[in-house]
This record gives sequence, structure tokens and C-alpha cells, in this order.
Amino acid sequence: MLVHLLRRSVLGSGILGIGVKRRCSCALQSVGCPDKAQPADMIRNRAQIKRVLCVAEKNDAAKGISDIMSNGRFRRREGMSKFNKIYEYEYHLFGQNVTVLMTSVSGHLLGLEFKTPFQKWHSCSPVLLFDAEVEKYCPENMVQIKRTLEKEVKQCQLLIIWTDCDREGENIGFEIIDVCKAVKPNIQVLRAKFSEITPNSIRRACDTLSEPDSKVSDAVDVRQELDLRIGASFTRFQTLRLQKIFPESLANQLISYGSCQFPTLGFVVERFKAIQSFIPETFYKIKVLHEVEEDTVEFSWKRNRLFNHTACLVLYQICMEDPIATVTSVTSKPKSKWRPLPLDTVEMEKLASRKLRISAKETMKIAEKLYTRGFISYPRTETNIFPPNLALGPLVEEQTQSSVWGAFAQRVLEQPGGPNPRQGKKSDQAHPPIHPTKHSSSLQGNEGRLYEFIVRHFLACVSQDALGQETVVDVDIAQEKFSTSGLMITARNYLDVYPYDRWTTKVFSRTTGVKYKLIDIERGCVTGTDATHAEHIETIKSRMYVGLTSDQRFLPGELGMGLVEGYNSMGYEMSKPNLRAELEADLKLVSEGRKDKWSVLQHHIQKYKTVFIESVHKAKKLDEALSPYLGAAQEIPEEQQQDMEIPLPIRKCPHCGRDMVLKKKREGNGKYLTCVGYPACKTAVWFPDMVLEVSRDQSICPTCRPAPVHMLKLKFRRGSLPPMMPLEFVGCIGGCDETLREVLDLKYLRAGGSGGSGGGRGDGPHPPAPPPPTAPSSNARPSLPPVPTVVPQPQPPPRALSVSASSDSNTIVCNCGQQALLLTVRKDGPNQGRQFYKCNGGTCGFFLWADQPGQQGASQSWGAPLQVSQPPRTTVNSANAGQTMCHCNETAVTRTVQKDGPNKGRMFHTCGKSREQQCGFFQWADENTPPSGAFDGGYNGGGNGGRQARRITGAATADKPPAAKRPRTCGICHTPGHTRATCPQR
DNA sequence: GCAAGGTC
Repeated sequence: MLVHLLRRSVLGSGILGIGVKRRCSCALQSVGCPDKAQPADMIRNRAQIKRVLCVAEKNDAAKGISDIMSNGRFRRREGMSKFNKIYEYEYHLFGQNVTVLMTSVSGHLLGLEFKTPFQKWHSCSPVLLFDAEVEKYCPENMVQIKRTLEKEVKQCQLLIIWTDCDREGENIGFEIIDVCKAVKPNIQVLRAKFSEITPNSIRRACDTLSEPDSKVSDAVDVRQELDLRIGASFTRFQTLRLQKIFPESLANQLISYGSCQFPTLGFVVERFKAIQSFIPETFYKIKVLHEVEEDTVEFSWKRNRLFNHTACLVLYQICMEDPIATVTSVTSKPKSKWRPLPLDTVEMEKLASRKLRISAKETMKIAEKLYTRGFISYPRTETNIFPPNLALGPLVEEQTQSSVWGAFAQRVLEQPGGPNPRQGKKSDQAHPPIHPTKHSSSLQGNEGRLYEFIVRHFLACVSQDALGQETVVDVDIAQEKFSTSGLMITARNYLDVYPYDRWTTKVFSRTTGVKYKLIDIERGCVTGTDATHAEHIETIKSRMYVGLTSDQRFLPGELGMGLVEGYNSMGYEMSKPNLRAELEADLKLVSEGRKDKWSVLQHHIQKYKTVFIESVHKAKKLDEALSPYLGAAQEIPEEQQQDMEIPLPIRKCPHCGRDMVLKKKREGNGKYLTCVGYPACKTAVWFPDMVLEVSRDQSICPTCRPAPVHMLKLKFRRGSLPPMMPLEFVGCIGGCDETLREVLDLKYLRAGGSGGSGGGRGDGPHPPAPPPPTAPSSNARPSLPPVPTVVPQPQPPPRALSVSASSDSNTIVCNCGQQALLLTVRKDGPNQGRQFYKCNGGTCGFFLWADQPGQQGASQSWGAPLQVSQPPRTTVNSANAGQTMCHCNETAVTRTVQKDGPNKGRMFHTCGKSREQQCGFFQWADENTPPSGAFDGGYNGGGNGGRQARRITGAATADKPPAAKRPRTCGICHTPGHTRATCPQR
């Protein structure tokens, strides 16, 4: 116990790493308050905690952590998975002894997949993969690990997550939690936070246990789902299509697409093309050499180089006429070479590749291993600033043991101010820069080389810059200027431990007034890189994707080039990292709790779906881009082309909110309307046999919700409809059209209904069972947010079908030339229930009584636009039908004009609020104008809401259809029938 | 047969 308390007091003295949330402010003097170091309210019944299950991300880490926590005195036993052992030992936690079971997973325990049948490549059009349901499942090779957890957690009262402290680690943590909670729902859960597997760090993690962060895990869920949907949809689409188009080259080739791999390919192609398109150009320069005994000093020309040979030759000859150089100046100034910045992951990969010739992948593999064995800190970090509370002294001291760089480490400790790191500008606020955590002299091979590099880099970074003195000599020959510089290193400092940087002394004697030897014109060539060499291009001709040249440079293959060019030609920046970068930025916001998981997911799904649909439409561009490499493109037969077409949404499914699309029946030529959520959602419309053809129309129903509900072009069998009805027309199946509703038996609109009559899916008739509730199924995290179901239509549907403008002479067309909308007067008054036509868009003011088509005369209805300004909005929904609503969308009050004048005693509707808050709505109670009814259903054609509604024309009265001439209106409320002097608003 | 990210 004493040891424990002492340790705690040491830990409290300011060596907390970043990323470790310090929950107890009194930790600094907390010898007397061990309990407070844990958040008191986080643990229930701590006295009852006897057995604790700890789970690390991999076996190595579990072993390393156990070794530290048990001082090497753990018992090891087998779990169900032979790669993941169980380490058992006693530990002192929350002021009591507990038994710890430490085991591990092997990375992600669960994977994400489409539900059946969508895993099958030919199960659906790839675009549907943006909506298809997904679920988490435990892959075959993880089942044993899962069983171990399920078995062991049953005897435990607390679960501590010891996965790596990064995003993926947090998500893996939640996978472990989900599995454990499924068998033991009341298990308590804590999270250990650490950046190194070293005694200090592990003990600190035990003392600062916190709650797992679901926000960070959420960000990974979003990434996973997007990667799956994007990867699968694009891969299937381009593989299936290109295999058909280039059967000879690609018949058996999988052409994968991923949101990370494709921008990478794009980068390789871009670099390659830049190098290829580089045109080498010959240049010329004058070179001056000065020979002093054995040494030769080269002077560089101030003009650097000329691309014109004659010009250079002229200058050269002038110089040659009097080749005596005059020294014009000799300057000397101190110069320093900076020590390296603290090491982050990318820098480590770059330097390891450049200096050690170890690939990035190999570097990370080794670093990972060094980390789990406690030699270095967590190697995945974006930070290049050492946090001020990280004690560098002990880390440097550790290295003094080395026979190779120990003396240098000692020098660092003795230098004034001790270790003094250069500070970068990046911090991920989670992990410190990569640094050695303990000394080793036994590491071999690349492991040893990388470890040495990390140590040397660390020591260099905390030591001092190299210092030197630079001397610059300027000379003049026939007015042409040349110069050279020399360097004297005065203090090597960090260079002594860091052989990866070169900075060498360059000496020359300073002599003035001597004759310099002027030599020849040198001819040179501005060069590209070696990759231009023809033989490399030759070698990759046979390759299909990205290859590696003999000098380790990337070369894109023909397929890779074609794909990048093809997608580029579509105008999307798909081969650039932008799309992915945008996603990464949003993921960061999700992990910080600043953006909502579902909205980010939906936004990006929608964005990529749009790109996908466009790509399919422009797929020919892919063929064109590939055919220079792969030969002529094969034509795809028309019926197969139709299969590839993307079904565009007709409307949202009234039951689950996903898209409903027209699909071809498996048998016969007909189509049916189905929810893309099938089989989870079985909403569908099977058109009766009398419907010969059905297709999507561009027009959108103005009344049906949720918008947009696309109209359908329908063609009926002769004799199947009443004689006055046309056989072809554009109609709405959203519910507003009662006739169509009856004719097509649109049962799907009824809540709980599923599918229509007749037909039956190719894969068996589906039962008329009610569809499942919105999105969530067995998946704990549903793939779609709840979507509002269709609201009841705000008005009774018109009696007749809307008639297509082109189909026959019965068409009623408004002044915009569009088919007019048939509506019914609903206001109390003599015209209640009467039908009339109005402009569909609400813009031209067209009006016509349905029962008196001839009365108003063609000249008015079909001729010049009627001067009817926007009427007031009245009833907005069925709940308050018949009531007049003001602009605040509240029931208007009815008042009587009190003032003397022509309207005295007349009733009017106005906003019921106080004078200051009034919205300005006004309407005469005795004016039951049809146009106002025409804008029922919240259809506020003007778009700018209330203000216009004050403009009521006197012509639009109940028994008089609107006149073409605008009547005089009041200057205050713009209402006709009275003047400014008699305005009730005054 | 698809992704990307863990891990072996």
C-alpha cells in the first residue's frame, strides 16, 4: 500500500502525458486522497469489484501491459483463440486487491457488411448499395476471440478497455463493450489511456481511468459505412461494366475502387504525367575554376544559366579577352544548421525511407513492434511538439547507458538548460512525438536500425543546432559576376549524433587579385527524373495497375491511367484527395461531438451517390479513356444497357423514408414501383395489367409530400378507362389524384399496407405483412435516421385526372404554358366545393372555373395573363380547414370596421396579435375569393411569404371571376375596396 | 469477387 501511495505521489508531480485527462485536480498533492484520483461517481459498488477483465488490441500489448502491472508475476493460460492468451494476476485498484484477467482481440472484432441479398454482386443495381441495409457481424477468424470475451466477462464486475488510444482503438473498444454487454448487461466499463507501454505510463493509465468516448467511436462507424458503400458500389459498377467492354483485357480482372486508393492512384498518375510531359531543354553556362595547389574552387555565375547558345558564347568570348578576376567582396557571417523537429509518424516514414531505405509500411510494422515491447512511444502521432509536462531528462538519461551515443546523451544532460527540444507546430492533442522510452543495445536488423534512428533523432532534437561561419567571395571578370562560398563548421553539436544530415566544411584560400582560370562553356540539360527512361515505360506496358520501377519509383499501369483519366474527364475531382479530405474533416468534428453522426453520414452518402449516378451516366468517358490502352471498346447490347441504368427515385417510401424506384419485373416487360429498402421494407406498387407502360416524368407533384413526388407517364390499354379519359397521360401516384388511386388500387399509401395487387416479385410473392418500422433492424446502429412518414394530404383530391398537355384537346393550360392544377374552393361561401383551375407554379395568376370552361372565354383563360396578384394564404391543413390563417400561421380573428366610411360595419379577418406584433394580414370576411382557395395547401406561390398577401384584388370575388384590370387599392394595406383614409389598419 | 482499418 505504501508503495502504491508513493507511486501515486510521484505520478502526481507533473509528468502526466497529454491526452490523459486529469480528472482530479488534487492529484498533485494527493498522497492522502487515493480515492479522489478516480472520478468518484464513475464506479458503482467498488467494494464488490473482485475480478476485472482487461482487453488490449493485440496479444503483444496484453502481455507487455501485464508484465508491468504484475511485475512479471502473471499466470498465463489459453483462451479460445490460440493467438490471444489470458494473463492473470493480482493488482491494487481503487484501494483494494482485485484479480485482473488481461486478454486481447486482434484488431477489429466486428466487420460491416451488407445484409442479404445485397452481398451478392448481381443482387441489385450498384446504386442501391448507397441505401441498402448494413450490419455488423463477427468474421469467422474472430469468433473464438469473441467467445473468450463472452466466457471470461461473466465472472467479472468491471471491464477495462486497453486498446490503442486512437480512433480505431476507441471503436474496437466499443466492439468489445457491445460483445461483453450482450452477455453481461450490468458490467461496468472504464477506459485506460496511455501512449507508451512503460511502467510509468501504464500505472498512470490505471490511476486515471475514464469513460470510453463514444463520439470518437462514432466517427469510425461513419468512416466504415461510407468506405463500404462507396467501395462496393463503384467497384461493382466499374468491374461489371469494364469486363463487358474490354472482355479481352479485363474478363477476369477485379477493378477495385476505394476512397483512399483512388486518390493515391491519381497522385501517382499525376506525378507520372508531369514527369512525362516535361520537355528537357539545353542550357549553357560559364564556369570559373580557381586552382590552389591540390584544391579546385568552383565559382558559380550570377546569371546562373542561359538557354541561348549564341548569347552565352558572346559573353564567354568577352570574358576570355581579359580573363583576370577581380575580387569585389569577401563577406563572412555566422550560419547555423537547425537540429531536427520532434518526430511525428509521417516524418518518421519519410526519413526511414530516405535515410534507412525502409518502406513506410515496413517502418510502421517495426515501430508498432517496438512500441508494444516498450522501446518507443506510440508511433502513430501527428504531434511534433513535446508537451511541457513531459519530462525529457529521464528519457535522455536512459540513453546514457549506450556505448555508442551514451556520451552524447550525457552532453545533452549537461548542456545549459538541459534537453531543449525544437518545437514544431502540429499537435493531435492525443499523443506526444515519437521518442524512445527505454534503452536497448540488443535490437537487430532493421528493428535495430529504426530504433537507433528514433533515438538519434530524439537526442538530436533536444540538443543544439550546428554552428558555422560562411564566407562568400564575389569576383568580377569583364563585368560578368561570379561567386563562391566556403563554410567553416565551428560547433557540430547535434550533427555528432545525427549522421543522417550532412553539413561539410568547404575550404578555399582567399587570394585577391590573382588570375583565375576561365574555362569552357558548360553545356547542360534541365532534366526530369529517371522515370522518363524508356525502358521503365517498356517494362510496365504489360502491367495493368501501378508498378514499381527498378529504382523504387511508382509507375501507373494502363488500367490505372485510364481510370484516372476517365474519371477526370467526367469533371469530378475523384482522383484528388479533396472528397476524402472533406470527409476526414467531418469525422474530426464528429469525434469532437461538434457534428452529428447521422447527418454527416447522410451528407456524405448523398454526395457520393450523386457522384456515382453522374459517373454511371458518363460511363462512356471511362471507355474512351481506357480504349487507347486496352483496345477498342465493345458495344453493350441495349437490353444489358438498360440493366445498368440507374433507377431514379420517384418518391420517398411512405413507410420507411427510403427512395422508391421503378424496376423491371423479372418476367415480362412491365415495371413495378418498389422501395429500395427491400427486403427490409416491402412497400411496392404492382401496376394492374391495363397499365401498358409506366415511366418517370420530370414533373413533380405540387401537392404531395414529402416532396419531390415525381409524376408518372402512364399508358393504358384501350378500353380500360372511361371513354372521356385519354389513354396516355402524366399522373401522380402520391395520393392527390383520387381517380388514379382507385384505378391503380394504391394500397401502399395506407399505413401498414404493403405492395399492391397482382404481379408478385420474381423472387416470390411477398406477403402483405406490414412493413417493418423505420430503418433500425437487428443493427444496433441503424443505417438511416428516422424519416417522417407522408403527412395526410392537405386538401381533398381533385375529381379528374390531370391531363397531359400533349395528349389531347381537353388539356387546360395556364398562361405559363403548363398544365393547370385542378383545385376546389373550400372556404365558406357560395362557391364552397366548386372546382377551378389555377396556374401550377402559382406564378402567372391563371384562373378558370372547372364547370364553366367556356364562360370566361378563351381570350382570358388561354390568352393574356390575368392580373391577379397573390391572394392571402388561408387554410393550411386539414386540422383548421375552413378557418382563415394569418401570416403567423395562426387562426385570424374577425373584426368589424368601426370607422365611419363606406366599409363601416363590414367584417374583416386580421392577425390576432397586439398591434406591435401583428403580421399585417388583412382580408375582408365577405370576400370568398376562389384564387385564395386556389393557393390552399400552404402553396404560397410568391415564395416571399406574407407581405404580398396583402395585395388582394377586388376582382377576385366570389361571384365574379377575376378581371384583367387591376383595381385601385388602399395605399396602406394595398387592399381594394377602400382608400388610405378609410383603411381599417390605420 | 467490393473498402479501409485494425491485426497475424
